[in-house]
Amino acid sequence: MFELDLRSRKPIYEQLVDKLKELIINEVFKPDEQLPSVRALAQDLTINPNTIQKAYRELENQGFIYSLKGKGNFVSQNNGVMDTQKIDLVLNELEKLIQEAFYLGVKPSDLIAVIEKLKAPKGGDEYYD
Amino acid sequence: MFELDLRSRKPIYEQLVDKLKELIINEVFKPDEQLPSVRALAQDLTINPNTIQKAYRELENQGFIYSLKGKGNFVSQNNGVMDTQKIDLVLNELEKLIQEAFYLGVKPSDLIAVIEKLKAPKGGDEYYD
DNA sequence: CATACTGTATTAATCATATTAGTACACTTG
DNA sequence: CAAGTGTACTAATATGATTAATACAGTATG
Repeated sequence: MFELDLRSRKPIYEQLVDKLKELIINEVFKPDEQLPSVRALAQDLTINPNTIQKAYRELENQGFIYSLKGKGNFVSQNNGVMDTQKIDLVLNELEKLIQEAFYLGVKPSDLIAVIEKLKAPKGGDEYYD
Repeated sequence: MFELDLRSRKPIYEQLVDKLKELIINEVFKPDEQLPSVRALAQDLTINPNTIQKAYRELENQGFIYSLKGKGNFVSQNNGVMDTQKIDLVLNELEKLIQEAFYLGVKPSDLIAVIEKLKAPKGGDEYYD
């Protein structure tokens, strides 16, 4: 399904959270789609089921998935409600990175180009190549 | 000088790296300015000198500071040379955050506004381009 | 109802890392 | 020389991540 860096200083469960979040945001996993079971994914990635569960729990806390006992873990609906608290956190991180980019010599127009490139993937499958 | 969250899951030395990097980028610490000595900062923050040194070494590896034995640690000149490898890393992180922002309902125009806001240097007597 | 899936919880052991503590050495400055 | 600086090293401790094993509860299906 994807790769993990077991040697990384970044904990496995955090890598899992990041990757799964990315897949959800990019709608590789669609709303209400079932994620791999804790045990199945653990076997697939050759890591402990507890580590998978820890990642799933974190994703649930962050609102990206919901879980039903006995059924499985599923991708949350993106309900359109603005979570201002979370937005503030993301914008704060964003500001730091933008400043660092400026420091490295990236120009504002370059960043705006990035934004344009990633703008709202509303339509169907959009993979240019 | 600044505050650390000793309870945070984020290591102290990483918090230090982030904060110092921020101060350097925003030119609170100017090029060739001397940073607090390892021992002085350790005493100031009530943490171990080794932890400070670890942060300083990391900042040196990232090119933000340079150190002279017996003299001290100093802010690097921003030499204007494009470190494309580092830029790619930052842009990659940036893309993830931008996508997450979109997912949370932030509009492209909002992000562009953030860029415009940060475009101007903090120092004061600088000029725009 | 039995079986086999699912999520969840708990405990313990192990491993890796961060942090502290103490000491030592080399260099610079006055 | 004395007092400041960075740097290196070892050891002990603390914290967190990961694994392991087990158990329990809910769901689906034949």
